[in-house]
Formats: sequence, C-alpha cells, structure tokens
Amino acid sequence: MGKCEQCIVRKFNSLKHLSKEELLRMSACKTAKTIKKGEILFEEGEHLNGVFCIKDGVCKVSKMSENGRNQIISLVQKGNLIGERSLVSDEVSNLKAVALNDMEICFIPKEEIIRDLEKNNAFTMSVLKDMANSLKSADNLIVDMAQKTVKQRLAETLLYLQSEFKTDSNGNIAVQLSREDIANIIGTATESAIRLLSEFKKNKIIDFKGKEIKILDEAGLEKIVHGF
Amino acid sequence: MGKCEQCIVRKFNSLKHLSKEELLRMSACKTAKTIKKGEILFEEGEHLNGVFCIKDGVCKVSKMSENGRNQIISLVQKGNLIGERSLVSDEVSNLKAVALNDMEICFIPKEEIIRDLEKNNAFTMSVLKDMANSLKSADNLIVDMAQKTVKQRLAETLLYLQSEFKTDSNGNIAVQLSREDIANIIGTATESAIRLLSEFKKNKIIDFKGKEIKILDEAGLEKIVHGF
DNA sequence: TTTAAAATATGATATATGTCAGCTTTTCGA
DNA sequence: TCGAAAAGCTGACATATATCATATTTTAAA
Repeated sequence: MGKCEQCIVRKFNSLKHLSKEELLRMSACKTAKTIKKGEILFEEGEHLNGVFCIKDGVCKVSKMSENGRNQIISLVQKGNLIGERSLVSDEVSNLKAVALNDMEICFIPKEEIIRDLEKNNAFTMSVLKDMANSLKSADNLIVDMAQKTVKQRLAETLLYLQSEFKTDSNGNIAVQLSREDIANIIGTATESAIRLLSEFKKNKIIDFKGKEIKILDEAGLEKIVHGF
Repeated sequence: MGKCEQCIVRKFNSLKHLSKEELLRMSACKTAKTIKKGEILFEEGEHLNGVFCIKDGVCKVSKMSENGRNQIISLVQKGNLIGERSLVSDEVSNLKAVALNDMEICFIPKEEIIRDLEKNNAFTMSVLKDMANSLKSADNLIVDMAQKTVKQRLAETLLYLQSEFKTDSNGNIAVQLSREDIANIIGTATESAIRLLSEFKKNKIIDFKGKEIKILDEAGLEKIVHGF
C-alpha cells in the first residue's frame, strides 16, 4: 500500500499541513480504492465515515431536487478532498458523488481526520480556507442560477470546464460529460442544453463530435456570458 | 463601553468558545456601532478589516449580477457573526451587507480574530462548523434556484421568513421587507413577486397590508413548495 | 455481429416569467 | 402639511425555456 508521506497528491490539498508523524498514522489507517466510471462514492443521506482524497479521476457532486431533477453542484478532480463538510458538521451527506471516469481514491476514516483537526491548527485553518472558497463559489453560483439565462450559464460552464480540466492533444475539453450532465450543471432540460450546444456549433463558437467539445471562440463565449 | 465577557449575544455564536482572557482582549479592541436602516455595513469589493457581531437588527447580504440585478444571498440577524469568510480567505468581500432596520453591532478587528483562530482550536472548529452549515444552505439554495419555479421559491421564502424571524403580536412575519427585497431573495422581477403575492392573498394562503405579511395557510404553502 | 437500450437531435407547442407602460398609493423630506 | 419621489400594483405583450413527440445515432450487451 502506498504511503501518504510520499504521495504527491497530498501536496495539493489541506493534508499538506500534516506532520510526518500524522501522515504515518494516516497511512496506516487509510484505504486505497479504485472506483469505476458511473460508480457511486456516496449517496445523499448516507453517513460518511471519513473523507476521500482523490488521487486520479473526476466525480460529479449532485443533489436531487424535489421535482425529481438532479442538480450537479460541482465537479471534483484529482488533488482534492471530498466529504469534509458532512464530517465537520457530523451530519449525513446532503450530496451524492458519482465517478465520471475511473478513479483512484484513498478513504481516510473520520476518527483520524477529526483527531488531526483537533490537534493541528494549521490543518484546521487550511480546511477552513478551503471551505471559505467553496462558499464563495457557491454564492456566485446562486447568483448565476437566479439571474443568468440558460445560454449565459452554458457559455460560462464551457469556459469553466476548459479552465478547470484544460484541453487534450486535439484541443478538446479534457473531461467527458453527457448532454444530460451538462444540462444538470447549468440547471436546465437536456433538450435545451442540446439545442444551445447546436446553436453555438452553428455559430462557430464551439465544435463537437459526440462528447468531445472544442472551444473555437473563447471571446465569443465571454461575450455571451456577459450578456451580449 | 459594553464588555464582551458579559455580552449575551456572544453565547449564540462561535465567540462562546473564547476564554475569559481572550474576551477581555476583545473587549478592549472592539468598536460598538449603531447602523441605521438602509445604511451599508460593507460593500462588494471592500476589504474587511474585521468581523461584525450583530447585537440587534437584521441585514441583507447580497451580490450584484452582471445583468445589473441584485441577488440577496441571505438575511443575517442578531446573534450572528458576519464577515468571517472574507477574513479567513483574506480577500475583498464578494458580498454587500445593508441594514434592513436599525442595528447594533460590534466590530472586531481582523488581527484579534486571526489571533484567536490561530490559538484557540475550539473557536476555529466552531467557525468551521458554521461555515459547513452555510455551505450546506448554499447548496440547497443553488438547487432551488436552478430547479424550482418562482412560485415555489416564494412559498418557501415565506415559510423560511416566518421560521427564522417568528411572528409579532398580530401574527405577522416579524421582519419587514420591500417587494423588491422579496423579489431579490427569490431571484425574480419585482412585478412577478407582487403578482404572486396577490395570487396567494386571493387564494387565502396569506394576507398582507403593505409590508406586514401574515401566513394564513402554512400547509398550503408547503404544498406549493413541494410542487402541488 | 446483431439487437435492444440509451443518448442525441429536432420540431411543435405550451407556459412561466420578464419587460414595458401606466396608474395608484405610500413614504418622507422640506 | 404639502409635494415629489419611491413603492406598489395591474395589464398587455414578448420571449426564454419546458414539455412532449418522434426520429436518428451511438453504445453496450447478448
């Protein structure tokens, strides 16, 4: 089993603040897992007994609305921790996480994290900062959802996806989402997302073949985001 | 000037975890202020040099969207702290706060809070828990904004306002909001909010005279929230 | 490879909501 | 107390988006 103290992924999240000693203890109690595309990391209402440290892959984090539609709240990729919120507030998860592609993750039991949070203030402060950033993003998303049109949100989402996941060797956005996933990110009907994607393609703002999407006119997308 | 260690308000927020000694130091450096209805606590883009502890009154916390409309993210009332997020992540505020009625607040300088966060782990953990709760609420709001109709959101907001602010001696919701504020909470045009309020009134679900709103049929509102 | 199921695409239509315009009522400062 | 400004209200209309129906393409399983 890999050792946390040698794991490069840790450098990218709050775990970087743990001491050598804490990392050794974590190594001893963590569980490494492979999660296949489409598999569930955790469900809404499930009690999380720890946090996940994502070594590779991407998952979508979503919540079911009462009308039966799924809203994707965020995409979380390698280097990040997931599950701290439920753990900190000691509640069942309000969100569901599903792998978008094959993932490598480490599961760190709750007791270990709580122990570190209580002993290591730098670690706690780092988690606090992460959460403050998440909260800021969430506030922005609330405003977008409430005030922007579906077209603006789609344009914004495409730009976000490219900046977050970069492009592959062909210039396509390096994450594969179904049309339904895209619709669930921007909070619209799948048909509406498809229609707007087609419109963007027709207007030479993007190009796509199946799930491979390429941004042709970044400035054009920016314009749409800002309402022109 | 009042003393923090004798202040009842402190019992309701994270400051309750501070030691006697920390409270004495805080007393010495805090500033008590009166903020009149309509006055601004802080602006979007402003650098906050501390946090506000609300002794009395309510403020609306909002963010301007690019299309020029204001979205109210939350209402914060007595007993709560405000401004921790910007302080923790050491950024300018992404939100604006305006007094909805006359307020009594204490301003606690940044250095003092940071010092306590770094020294007092129980305090940090408490702020972390608060932020985790805010994040959960924000997630729920994202889903509501993306997936619920304006009518559902209005019904939900009315129920929320009553549960958060209770009722006065006449049974009216004990917070006064303009129609525009209500519209800015649910993320719709003022006219739409007015129209739906009238509809609810016509259907005997609520009653109102000006800004005094009374819920007549709570179950009816619940039904609307859930999509019936 | 074949076939069924899922995903994608597009048109027609309904509807919720925004926008604009005009009017009335309330609020508030001089 | 008066008068202007703001807030509240309502109608007419425009439009973005959802919904439903159906066709086509892709994917995955047998």
